[in-house]
Parts: sequence; structure tokens; C-alpha cells
Amino acid sequence: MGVTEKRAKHKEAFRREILDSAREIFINDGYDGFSMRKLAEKIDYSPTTIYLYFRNKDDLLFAICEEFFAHFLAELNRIRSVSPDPVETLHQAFFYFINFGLKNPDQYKLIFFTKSVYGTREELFEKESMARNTYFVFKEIVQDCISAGKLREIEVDVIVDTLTVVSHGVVAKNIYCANFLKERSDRVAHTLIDVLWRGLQK
Amino acid sequence: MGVTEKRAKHKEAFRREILDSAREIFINDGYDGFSMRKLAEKIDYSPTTIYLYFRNKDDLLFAICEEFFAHFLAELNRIRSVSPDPVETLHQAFFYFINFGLKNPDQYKLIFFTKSVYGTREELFEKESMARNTYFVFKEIVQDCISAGKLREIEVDVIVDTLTVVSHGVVAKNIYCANFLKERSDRVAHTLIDVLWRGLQK
DNA sequence: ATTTGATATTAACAGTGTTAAGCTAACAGA
DNA sequence: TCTGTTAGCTTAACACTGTTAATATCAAAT
Repeated sequence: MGVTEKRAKHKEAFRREILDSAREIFINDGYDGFSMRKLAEKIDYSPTTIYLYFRNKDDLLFAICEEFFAHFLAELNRIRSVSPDPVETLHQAFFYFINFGLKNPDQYKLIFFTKSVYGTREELFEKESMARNTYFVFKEIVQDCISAGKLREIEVDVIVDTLTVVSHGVVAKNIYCANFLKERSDRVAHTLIDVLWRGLQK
Repeated sequence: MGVTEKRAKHKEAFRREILDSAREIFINDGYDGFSMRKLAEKIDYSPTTIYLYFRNKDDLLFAICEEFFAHFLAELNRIRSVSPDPVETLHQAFFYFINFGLKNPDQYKLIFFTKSVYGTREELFEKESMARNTYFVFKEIVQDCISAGKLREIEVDVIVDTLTVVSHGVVAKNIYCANFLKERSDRVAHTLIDVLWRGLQK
């Protein structure tokens, strides 16, 4: 292995180390609680060193979000391959997102409620990203249900939005009304899914 | 009118002026975009003067939130007095919140998605506030529907949470997925209410 | 041995929330 | 009228923030 290769590898490893430390701080302390100086101290380098590996604070956040969406995408594909029934697949996929949010509110908040990391709808669709891929796979799952005649004839995009809206809602409530859904968030989530399903079915 | 009274009145007027300017900045620039120095410049006083009228930045936000909730409460009571049918009242009340959020995303975000202004569920219930009053009136509206036998037999608190969850969801999606619901937010909101209603009815 | 280039650092700028101390002007009582 | 007090406001400062420019370090290549 050549020297330049070795260096490139070390650089990559260092980038990873920065990213992992950054994610920890972002999740624990939130977007505002995160600071470049805090991260620098954690990794034992000067604050400006970070700028050699990431453009700025938001670039760090973007990289972290992409890794999360890669994770979501993998899970959606797993569910899809395991469960052959489209309705069952949608149920599981939908519950996966809500459950992730309820179990990891800080992560969910960071990814979805911090900044418009991926810009407008158009900007999200324009350039390739894990977030974009995740969106399309989820849309396909919904489309499969429609194609199987299991849902009311509502535009697929409207249904997708409706579902993500509800997921965001459960988690937002859980995050911003401190302890509001405590001991009850699961019940509210299940009630909501139950109600939604009754309302969406043909 | 005595001198002390006059002074008190002036003080009150000044407080109002600060609050109005603060709300403008909070809404336009968001919680983070707001700064004491910005506000000071706007009202043409030094930053520290503000601290003679408000404990700190969050105290300003709290005062602004309370005024909003006073507004909500008045509107809920108005709807209630106008529409005698409990189901119609709930529909209107629910749509009022969603609509407020879609029409005034910055305000909604400031009030509901910025900080846990009113603390935990317990803390909200403990001390009297406009937010607390608003919550209870909305709960009463839901309870009226249940009492009239118009809803499935689900615990009233769960239904209230479910509805606020959906309201938060629509608005959150609208805010954080920039332009995501654009031109479609109304349709998604109506679809959601329609779906929810089908699912909630007996 | 010298040059080059990558990597890391120090110093600085402009901004943040908040506090402590001090100034000014108007009032009250003698 | 002089003095003491107090309300109202300001200046200065502290400890932070993200980010940039200039500089130092040090290993590899010539």
C-alpha cells in the first residue's frame, strides 16, 4: 500500500471519528447545543481542524442525516423483502418510522425538525441522496397498496404526505410537549394507526 | 392621576412596545434569529434595558405565547357559542388550529416547536396559564362529542392527543419539508380530517 | 539538503445571552 | 433650597458562538 493510499485511509478514518463524535454531541445536546469548539475538544484537535474535513456545521449535520437515511432505506428494503403482503408491508414500514421517533426522539428531532437539511421538495428530488431514495421506496410501498386495491382512491403523493404528517405529529408532540404522551405515546400511536387505517381503507 | 400611577402606566406602555417589537422579530427571524441586541436596536434602547422589563429571552417568549393562547381560547369559545352541534364545533375547532398553522407557520413554529415553553404535562396543569385554559376548553369540546355518542369509545385524553398530534404533524411537515406541501397542504389537511373522521366515528 | 504540500494551529472578527457596576435625572423630605 | 433616595438607563465586561486568514509544523519528494 502506497503512502498516499495510507494517508487517504487515515484521512478517511479521521473523518469517521469526527463524524461519530459529532453525532453524539448533536443528539445529546441538540443542534444549538452542538458547537465546533465542543467537538474539537472531544476529538482533541483545534476547532479549525474540523474545517479541513467538513465545510461547516451544517455539512456535518448533512453527513449525519445521510447515514441515518441510509439506515432507514435498508430497513424499508428489509421489511419489503420479508413481508410479501403490501398492506402488511406498509403497516410495518409506517410503524417503523413512528417507533423510531418515539424510541429516539432526539435523533428524529435532529433529522426532521432541526433544519430543512435537504431544502425544498424540488431540491430534494433534483440531486441524488439517501433521503431521496428513502422517500421513493416508501412511496412505492404505498403505491403497491393502491395497485392491490386496498386503499381508497386518493392520489399516492397525498397519502404519502398524510402518513409522514402523522408520523411527524406523533413524534413532535412527544418531543415538544414534554412528557405529554409519556406512558401513553404507544397507545396514541396505535390508536392513530388504527383510526387512520379505518379511514383509509376501501 | 398621581405621579407613581403615571409612571406605572408609562412603564406598562413601554412593556407593550417591547413585547410587540419582540414578537415581530421572533416571528420573522425565529427563536435563534432573535437577539436582545436586535430588539434593543429596534426599540432604540440599550440591550440591558430590556432586562428591567423581562427576566430574559425566554420570559419574552413566554409572554408572547400567553397572548397567542389567549387568542386561541377566545376563538374556541366563539366557535362554541356560535355552533350548537358538538360535532360541528369540534370540526371547526380542529380545522381552526390546523389552518392557523398552515397560514401562520412561523407563529405556530414559535409557539409549539421552539421550546417546551410550558414544561412537562404536570407543570402545565399545575399553574394557571392561557395555554392550560385552552387545552381544557378543547378537551371539553371533544368530551361533548363523546357524551353525544358521536365518537368511538376511546379515552378522551387519547382522542385529544391524537388530534393535536395530527395538527402538529401537518404544520411540522409544512414547516420543515420546505415547500413540501405547497399547493397541496390544504388538500392534505382536508384528506387527513376526512380520513380521521371516518376512523373516529362510531 | 532543499523544496513542496498536506495538516494543524493561533489569532482574530463579528456575533450571542447575561450580569455588575455606574451614571443621570427626577422625586421626597427637611 | 439642599440632601438623600430611587427609578431608569447605559457602559463595560464575561464567556460563549461560527467562521476565516495567516501562520507554523513536519513528513515526503526531489
